[in-house]
Amino acid sequence: MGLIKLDYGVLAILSQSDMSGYDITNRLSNFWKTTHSRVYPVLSKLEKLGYVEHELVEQVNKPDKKIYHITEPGIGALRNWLIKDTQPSIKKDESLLKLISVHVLESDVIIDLLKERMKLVKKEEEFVKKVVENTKAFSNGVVTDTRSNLFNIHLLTQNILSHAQLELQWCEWAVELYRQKTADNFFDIKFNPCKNKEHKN
Amino acid sequence: MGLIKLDYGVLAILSQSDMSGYDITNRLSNFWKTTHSRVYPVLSKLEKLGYVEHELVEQVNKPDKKIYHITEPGIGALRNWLIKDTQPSIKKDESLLKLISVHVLESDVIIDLLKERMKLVKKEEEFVKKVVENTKAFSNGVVTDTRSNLFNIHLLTQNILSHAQLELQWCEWAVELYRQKTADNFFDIKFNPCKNKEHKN
DNA sequence: CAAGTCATGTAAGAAGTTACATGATTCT
DNA sequence: AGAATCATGTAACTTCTTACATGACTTG
Repeated sequence: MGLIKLDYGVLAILSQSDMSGYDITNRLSNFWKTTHSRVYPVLSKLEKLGYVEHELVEQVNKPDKKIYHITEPGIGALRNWLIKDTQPSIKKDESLLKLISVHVLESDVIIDLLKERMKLVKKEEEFVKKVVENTKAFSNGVVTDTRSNLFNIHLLTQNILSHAQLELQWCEWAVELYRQKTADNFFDIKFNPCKNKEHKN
Repeated sequence: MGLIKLDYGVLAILSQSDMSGYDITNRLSNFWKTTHSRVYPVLSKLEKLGYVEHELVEQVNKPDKKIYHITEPGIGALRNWLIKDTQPSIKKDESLLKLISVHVLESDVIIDLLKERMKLVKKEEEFVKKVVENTKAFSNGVVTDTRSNLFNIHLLTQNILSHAQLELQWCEWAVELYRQKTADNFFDIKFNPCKNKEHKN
């Protein structure tokens, strides 16, 4: 029974600090789509393997919780995973899937669709910005310090943020092209976001 | 029994041109992770629903094939899907998941990891460039014509390409930061790929 | 007074992966 | 000679989603 990416994701979060399954789910789901109903069984599995352990913490006015911590064998498993081959990333983006067949719609409906996508991406952008703030609050604002063990989280959020911003620029570019669609024709129009407003023809 | 994204993906490909299940898999998997063992049952399902039909084409020196085409009800289902609410995109990127816990490694090993990622992204970039070429070949080079029904595929590939290029820039930025890690400290260093080499401190 | 937060889990069903199965031809 | 291409499918297994289940407290 080998470990899957989700298992390593849980170990990765626990390598940052000790946490309850509830908190692990909240943190991890900022970077990896998952739910508590998946994380709890994963924790049981990892505990059986000796990679994590927990202490029961009794609380007043709140349900009791289990605070998990990673063990030495857990850190070992994490290290082995980190240095071994990485699988290519998987992106399942319904907006882009839809794009394949938008030719069955009128141009103005396509533009509406792209604007809907922009709203979605803006929400994602806002979400990441909140993650940035939460991470800063959690570590008293020293995230961007290269010595902080949350420095990598800073790199991660910057990555996600910049992709969101690129996506918005792409949407604007696409909207503009569909606007001009009825009027004229363009050849070899490349999306070149980093050479601002200088599109090669 | 409602349709899932993969079902619509198959319909979307068939809205471009009639194709065998084998070809559908090859095309669709450029934009949506799937395999032929998933696509064949999907086609059976879609045929039962009346959204696609097929003709058997006998071949010499090759196995016989079923050429599928989308029906009017199929186009209708596609249209309804296009205009209805879109789910947020899901990205499962093992490299970024690894990043959460890289603090358990030494800086030089982290840099190796980021360089490995760059290789992976470069491969993805090459792959998209091939898709661009194949699409051009398929349509006699008129992809970038706004009137072409492959124009959207052009937009799609430009999207993927630009994300790959952004990813490479991010990797370079991250490598540079880890290189300076042992030497010094930096505060509020933001990844700003579109204002080239002007990182705020 | 309804919804959300904190906190743990189970279970059924849907979706995805990987291997199996076949077989002639073509490329390296 | 072995791998890849074309072409279809099935089956076993793994993973993921969604709903169920509980319950006190807090916020709007």
